[in-house]
Amino acid sequence: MPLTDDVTVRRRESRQAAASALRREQILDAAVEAFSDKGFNGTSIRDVAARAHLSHTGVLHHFPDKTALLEAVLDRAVHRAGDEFELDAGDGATFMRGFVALAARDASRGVDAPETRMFRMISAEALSPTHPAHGYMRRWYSEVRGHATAALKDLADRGLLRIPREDIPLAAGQIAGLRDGLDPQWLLDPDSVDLVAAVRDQLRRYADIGL
Amino acid sequence: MPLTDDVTVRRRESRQAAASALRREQILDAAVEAFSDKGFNGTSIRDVAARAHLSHTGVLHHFPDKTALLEAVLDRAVHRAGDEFELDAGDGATFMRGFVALAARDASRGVDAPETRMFRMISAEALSPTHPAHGYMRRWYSEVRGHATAALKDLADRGLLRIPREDIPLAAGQIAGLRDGLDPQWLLDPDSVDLVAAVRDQLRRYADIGL
DNA sequence: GTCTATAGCGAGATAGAC
DNA sequence: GTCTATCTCGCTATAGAC
Repeated sequence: MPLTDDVTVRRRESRQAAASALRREQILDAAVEAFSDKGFNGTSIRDVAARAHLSHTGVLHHFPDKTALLEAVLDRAVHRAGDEFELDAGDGATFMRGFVALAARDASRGVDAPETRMFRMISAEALSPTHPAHGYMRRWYSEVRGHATAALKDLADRGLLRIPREDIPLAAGQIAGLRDGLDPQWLLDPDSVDLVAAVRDQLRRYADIGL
Repeated sequence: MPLTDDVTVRRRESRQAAASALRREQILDAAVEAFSDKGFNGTSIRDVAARAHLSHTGVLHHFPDKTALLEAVLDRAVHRAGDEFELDAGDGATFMRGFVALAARDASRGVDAPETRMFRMISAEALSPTHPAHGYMRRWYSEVRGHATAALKDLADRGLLRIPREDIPLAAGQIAGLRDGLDPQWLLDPDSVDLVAAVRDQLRRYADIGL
């Protein structure tokens, strides 16, 4: 009889894998916090490590380098939002309501929640072609415009669009930039802008649905 | 008779002062370029120095530290824009036309002009309360909202406002964020968004003036 | 899986020569 | 006004012990 049978080994391995996954999540949480404060350029691996209560080499054990950490952070954020709000259904009313719900979620979290700030920081830094998230952000904006375009076309087909059909590309860009425009003001001075009201008001101008 | 009389001294001093002012401008140009590429956090004084063709201590001779350099860059940019476009006249139509003209200037400069990118970078970084431009940006957004509010009220008084008067604060925030929303998309992919058309289209929805 | 130690580099800023 | 030299610090990343 062996000292450790197969079942025991497998149990231990899965327990370790779970612990490792948890650690990864903790590191990602810490990274979001750090990125939200100083951006990607301004954040050091050591800073992330300190927030996650381990050494910087501990972080590098889970993520090979700083760029991999950034990619994991962005992937997690986008997948979470995609799961929570159906912005890609193609249904116009669902898109509009999802967009408002997204703003409402952020507003209820408050200005100190790191996710919103992080996204603002990274998306600005990523304008530089040399930034590791440059391609990511290009794709992301294009995707959002695509979803908005599909939603507006769907509304046009149902006779609910308040703007000329040929203005749909223009409107898609405006919608894709709505959060970018309002978030900075809201983050700097929450009382200066009613995030949800401003988003809803703008979307109402495009579509004749009870928002 | 002295070796150097007063007039000679004064001439030399003013020549040196002019040369020094020119050098400062060159350094500021280099700084705008560098900040537009890597932001404030990601830019080193040595990088700015290399672009201006002098050593990093040469830069520090003209600006005591990195923060002073940032402040000088922002001051120059804001004063230049203020001189060129009358957004603070209080006259609604002038504000609206100036806002479109500003977008048109940026569009005509193209995506490779550093000014627009720089402003996007810095304004995002400055969301962090510890960023040296944090207070600056807070004031700036507040100022833009103030100008927009005054403009919209003026239009309301003239019977040219297309939205309810009580929605003016909402609209002021939307207008102040208009460029923030559109610039990133335009910078990442110039063909994806018609900057001027999108700005004009949005402003037309607020005011019944021939834009 | 996490650590200490260290390599190797680049940063901001100062001192002092010319 | 610009330079070289230097101080001091913090960074990314690797090697190797436990």
